[in-house]
Amino acid sequence: MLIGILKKAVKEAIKRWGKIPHWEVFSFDITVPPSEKLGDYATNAALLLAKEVGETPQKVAEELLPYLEQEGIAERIEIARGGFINFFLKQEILEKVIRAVNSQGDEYGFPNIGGGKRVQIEFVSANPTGPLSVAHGRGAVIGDVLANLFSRLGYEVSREYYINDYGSQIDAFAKSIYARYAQLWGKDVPIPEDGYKGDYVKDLAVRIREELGDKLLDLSEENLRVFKERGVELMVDSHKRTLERFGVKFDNWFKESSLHKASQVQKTLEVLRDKGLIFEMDGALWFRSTLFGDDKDRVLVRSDGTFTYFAADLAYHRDKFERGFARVIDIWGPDHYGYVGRMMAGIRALGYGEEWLRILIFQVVRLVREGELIMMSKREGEFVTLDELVDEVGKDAARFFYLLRTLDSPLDFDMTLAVKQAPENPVYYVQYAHTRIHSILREAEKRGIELENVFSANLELLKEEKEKALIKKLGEFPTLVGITHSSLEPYNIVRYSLELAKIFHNFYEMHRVITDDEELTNARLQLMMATIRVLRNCLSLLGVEAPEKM
RNA sequence: GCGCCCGUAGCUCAACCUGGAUAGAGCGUUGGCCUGCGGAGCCAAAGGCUACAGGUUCAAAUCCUGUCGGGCGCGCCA
Repeated sequence: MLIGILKKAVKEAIKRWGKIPHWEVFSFDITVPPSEKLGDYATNAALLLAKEVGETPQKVAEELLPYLEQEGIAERIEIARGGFINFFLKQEILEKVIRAVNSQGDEYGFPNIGGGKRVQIEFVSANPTGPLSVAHGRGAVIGDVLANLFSRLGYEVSREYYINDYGSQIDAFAKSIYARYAQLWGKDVPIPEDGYKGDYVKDLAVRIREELGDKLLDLSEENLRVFKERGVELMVDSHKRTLERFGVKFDNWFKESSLHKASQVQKTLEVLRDKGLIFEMDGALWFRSTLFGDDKDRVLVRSDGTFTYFAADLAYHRDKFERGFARVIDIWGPDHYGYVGRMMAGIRALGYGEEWLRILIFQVVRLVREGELIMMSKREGEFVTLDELVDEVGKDAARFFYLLRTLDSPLDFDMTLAVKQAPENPVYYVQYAHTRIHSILREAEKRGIELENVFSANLELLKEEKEKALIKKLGEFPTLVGITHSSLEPYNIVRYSLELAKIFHNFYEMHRVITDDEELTNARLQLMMATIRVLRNCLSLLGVEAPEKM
């Protein structure tokens, strides 16, 4: 909010300075100076304007200065070496932040920029042939937090999960369950070469035996279909349960098979054929994706007449478009990296415009315990599931830790640290800040202070450096929201919450809130109310609890 | 071989897209801080030729080229 105010002021000053006609579209930065001695905020506007008008930055800054001063937001404005302009904000501007937070409450920082526009976020979308892994967990949190954010910003958000319940891997899955099922009846049926060997397949077989007895013993087409459908259903149910424990709920579970049933894959093929983008080669049907930026053309129909996964995925995205989503975000794991090019080519070919779809790829997750990497091999059936991770570290720590790195960065998930009740554990650090503030408010009420009354306190009394730092940080929350909205990096929220917690703890150690000075106490309580508000807004975006006691 | 990504403090990472001030955090290390709102906390210090070499620029961790080192992709798999 402070940065917004400054941006507006600088823009206004540039306008009245009058040397560039396109002042309205001219863009510059508001930054935090390297040292707080230099100022509260700074702008590089003069450096950039210097280039435009062919003057030195210093000279431009000097010319701009009187106009900036007229804006009346700073008690002091300084021109630094090199042409940076530094602002020392007026106290009354800082006070505005606290008032805004306390009056807007959980709306603070969330303007309605979505205006009800429909956005779909598709994530996790794990194959229904095995339990969710820790990698799926990363995608789950990223998608869920982005969905939270977009929905707070006034978008109508739909969280969608795509179920790959079609194709050869599902057939292998069904046969694997059948093998386990037959084994339960003492038959020696081996699991197929490309089958699934994990113990969970046995559990599925047991479950199906309970439901249907021995009716499925001969491997007919019809019986295999039962294993397929029931197996997928049970698997999807278990995914659903795991995700709910993890705080993630989907609005729509979309089956790939529904596209095939409704001939949507065939229809999509026809759409591309009408555009002249389909050709035949080696007995297969190809999509000329190279015309749209892909590095090679792609097969849509194999020479045996079956559709590729890609063909179905094109139909899926066509379906998303026809459902009327203004914007779609797909969140994929690192193994799909090579898939982005062809998907985007498909989107362009279908004429949806590349702004419409955004594909986010996150990097691998590795688990670390006691400083040692936990090796996981899917083939051996030895891997830690998302369920086990949540069992071990809890929902809050799991969600928070998943967001400790940018999407681009591989994540080493430190399970030992995640459960540690110690200051070096970042999630406890942030939650503890919340608890501490809550404890202060509790203490105030115990002493008979009406918290409703502190809103009329005189905020001019908040003159300490730590108080100012805290207020500035609170004022940056809307900026953070804006940055996350455009960068699609939920990591930013985690980092901000850590910074805010740090500044609060810092303040807490230096100053008491509740003192004999009634006016000062009230002013500081008002600051605490604002801080706890913003902290809660952060944690609610992250889907992490804000405990009152720990 | 072709293509893409990465190389920043002892460790794990930000900042790179959109070039700007003294390259930031956390952990770890060292040294301090509890008679009052929760010490699950705070403060301070040390620690960097941003892999290397060129180039562009008034200005490069950031943009360009090359070298070295690491990872990934290059199926009519999903």
